[in-house]
Parts: sequence; C-alpha cells; structure tokens
Amino acid sequence: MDADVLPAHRRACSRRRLVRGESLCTAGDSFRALHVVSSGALKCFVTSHNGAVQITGFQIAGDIVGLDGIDTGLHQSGAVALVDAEVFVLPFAQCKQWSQESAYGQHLLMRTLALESIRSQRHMLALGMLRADQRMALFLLDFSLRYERLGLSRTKFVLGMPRQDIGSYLGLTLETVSRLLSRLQREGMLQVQGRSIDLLDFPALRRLAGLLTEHRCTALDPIVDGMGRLAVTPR
Amino acid sequence: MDADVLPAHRRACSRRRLVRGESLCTAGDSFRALHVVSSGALKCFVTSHNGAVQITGFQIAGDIVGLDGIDTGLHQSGAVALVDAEVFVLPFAQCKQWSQESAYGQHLLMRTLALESIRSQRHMLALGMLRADQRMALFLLDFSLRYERLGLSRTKFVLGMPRQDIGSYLGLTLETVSRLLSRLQREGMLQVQGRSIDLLDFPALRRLAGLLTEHRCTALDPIVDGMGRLAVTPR
DNA sequence: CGTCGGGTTGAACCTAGTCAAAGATAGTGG
DNA sequence: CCACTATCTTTGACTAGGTTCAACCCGACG
Repeated sequence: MDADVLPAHRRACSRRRLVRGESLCTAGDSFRALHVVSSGALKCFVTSHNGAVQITGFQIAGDIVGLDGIDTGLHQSGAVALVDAEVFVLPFAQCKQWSQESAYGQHLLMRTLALESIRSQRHMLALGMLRADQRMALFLLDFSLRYERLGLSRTKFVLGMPRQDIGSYLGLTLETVSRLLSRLQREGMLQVQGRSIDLLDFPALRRLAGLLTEHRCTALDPIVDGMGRLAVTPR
Repeated sequence: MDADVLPAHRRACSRRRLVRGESLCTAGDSFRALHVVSSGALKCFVTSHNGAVQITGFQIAGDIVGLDGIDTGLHQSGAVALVDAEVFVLPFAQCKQWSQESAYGQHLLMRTLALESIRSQRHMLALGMLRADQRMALFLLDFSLRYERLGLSRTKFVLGMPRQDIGSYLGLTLETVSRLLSRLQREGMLQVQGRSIDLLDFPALRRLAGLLTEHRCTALDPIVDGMGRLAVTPR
C-alpha cells in the first residue's frame, strides 16, 4: 500500500521525548491526544483544591496516558516523567476516526476505557479495605506482573519513584512505606536497596495481599504496535 | 418517521423492574447490555477473593450501570436494587451500532466511559487522603448535588442504604459512619433521623470536605431520553 | 567538603477499628 | 392489631495501626 492512500489513522504517529521530571501534561490543559508510553515511566496525579497531590497511577511501556481528558476536553490530571521517557502521540481525532472505521478499533478503544475504570475500582478497593502492608504487597506484585509482561524480570526491578510517591499512590505516608519495605525485608519476603527491589517469596507476598490465586488481570491487546500504528486486526 | 424504518438504536428500549434487594447482575455474568436507572436506586459492589465486598458506587435515576463488563465481556461487579427500581436495558450491540452511526453517539459513549473512570479516580483520592469525617461530608454533598440535579431537594433526602454500605463505600466501619453522623448532627451541620438526612450548614460541610469552591463536577448529557431512546443530538 | 534531596528509624500521639451491649425499626405472622 | 423477630443503629470502652515530629544517615553533586 502506498503511504498517501492510507487513512490517517494507519500512518505511524509522532513521538515525543521527555526528560526525567518533565511534564507531559498538566491538569487543565486542553486535551488533544492520547499518549502511549514506549519507554521509560510516568506518573499521573490529581491535585486537590488545597494543593495536595495524589498519585493516581504509574505508567510504563505499553500503558496509556490521557484518557482523563476525554470527558471534558480538559485534562483532569497531570503526568510527569519519572525517568527519561518516550511516548507515542495519538491525536484523539485520529483515534475517533479509527474507532468509526474499524469495528476492532472501536472495540479496543472502548475496552481500553473500560479497563481504566476497572483498574481504578480495584485500586479503590485496595485503598478502602486493605491494611498498609497488604497494599504494599499488592503494589509490588502488580509491578512485578507488569514488568514480566514486558519480558523483563518479575523478581528484580527498579522502582523509578521516591517513597513519597509510592505513599501517595497507596494512601500512606513515606515513613510508613519505608518501614514496610524494611519489615518485609526483615521477614525475608524481599530485598530492598534504595529503589531496587528483589522479590524473594512470591507465595508469602500473595498470602499477605490476600490473593488466593495468582491474580492475573486480563491483559488487553495494545492499541498501537511497536511503531506507533493503531491496531486494525486482533493480536 | 415510521417506526419500522428507524434504525434499531432509535427504538425505545425495554425496561426491567427490580424489587428491593433483587440483583440486576452478578460478577461473572456475561455482559450483554448497559442499564440506565430510571427510578429507584442501586448499589454496585466488587467481591474480593476472600469474600469481602466493597461498594463501588450508588446509582440513582439517570446513572449508568454495567460499564464494568465492557472490558472482558463479563461483569466485574454486581448490582442490586437498594429500593424498588426500574432500569432501561440498552443491548450493548445496539450501543455500538449507535456509536458507529452517530458521531454524537460515539462522543457521548466515550465521554460516559471516561467520566466513569474520573469518578473512580476522584473517589480514590478521597479514600487515599481524606479523614473519615471529610469523606462523610463529601459523600453527603455528592448525594445532595445529584438529587438537586434530578430536581429534588438538595437539603432533605433519604439515603436508601444501611450504614454498613455507606461504610463500605467510604472505606469505614458502620460504627464510624454512625458516630460521624451523630457528631455532625451535634455540631449542627445536619439533622439525621435513621436514613433521612437534612443538611443544615452547607458552608461548614464544604469547609470540612476541603472544598473551597462549590464543587460542581460536570454533568454529562444523558445517553437516553425519558423514554429510553438513545440520544442522537446534543441536549 | 558542605549541602541537599531522599531514605531510615524512633517515640509519642491519635484516628478509626474492634468488641460488646443495648435501643430503635421494620417486617411477619398470629 | 399486636407481639415477635430480624435487622439496623447507636453508644461505650479498649486497642492497634498509621501518622506526626524529629533526629540521623547516605550518596550525589557543586
């Protein structure tokens, strides 16, 4: 196929590089595009009236940023790079077109949106009814699973964010996070060295988190391929 | 227009009546349709592995139930009627068709999905960084606003759910909920009689919740009209 | 070498949870 | 219509898990 006969949504999209600490968007910015992380890591956060911030999520390769802008056309949360990162830029108009022209695209976009709210709900559940140590275990297992999906080690990984951010995400103080990591290390469940984590005892961590079964939440097909092209056929 | 030339998504959809305590769907059910509450009230909840339940939301007239099934095709949460209720049944295939044929439909469906995840995020923020009394105040103000939008009193209303459910929603125990209501009454912010609430001091409640401004989160156009027909033009 | 952001650890305090008992309410059946 | 029961609600006393405040440590960087 010739490049210029391809519908807009089939062309590879542009990319954007972010250096550590650089912000991708800020709450209140007008929403034009979705972003898919291709490398590095971001954090998303909302700011409350009094100025306090709460981290709402951490995104690594394959994760989507910016869905919060769809509703009002303004971003509801900010996103900044935890480490140097690169993202694909998917103009939202293009996504809409894609969704109208391809039944699979429509399906995928809706699933992506729905999944986002399920993730929030699951996290809500964690914040609402788990003890601090259980939240921490869940957090670590979640990261482990996500790194594994990227083909990386599920036992050894580096958390790109400071204790403060982990605390904010889990509804805890940074001191509690620090104490918990120390305690879990003392109890032999993991090894921690600054931001480097080495999970040693998965069964124990799962038991702590209250997971009976290996909690594999559905992995959604990515909406873009490695080159940043919107998917048009399954898998 | 003749009824039989209307596209499927323009025909009034069916309804379903639920008696108090009856369940609309259960986690694991296969997902076929979205539901829009037309009267009464529902609660949605997720069940964790160990059997504990957490309420994820309360739906009153105009609210949508069932978005959680879109991702996997299976409902992730259950929904039961708090009081006798009626819902419109929107077969999901029909929604998809509507979304493909009408740009406005596509827009509205996406906004609805996105709004859902923003709501979850906002609630996450509340669970993660607010004290119990602040969560309670926010909860009451939210209900007040929603009743007001339905043209009902924003000061006097009846909470259809037991303390236990409020607690579960807010990440608190039923005793704490009870104590908080008693305390807020003692402090003159409201009057409580069983499940009947009368908000007396909005400024104080807002101050408590940490809301500087009157927190009016965007009201999304309803996706169905009063007869259960999918909207095709704004407003 | 000093400073600065991030991390660890300790002690005191406090919020919300737990356990327990009694009071209200609503629903049921005689 | 009333009595009985089940459920919901309130309140108290006690406890524990997390926060707060504060000191100290470590490594990076000018």
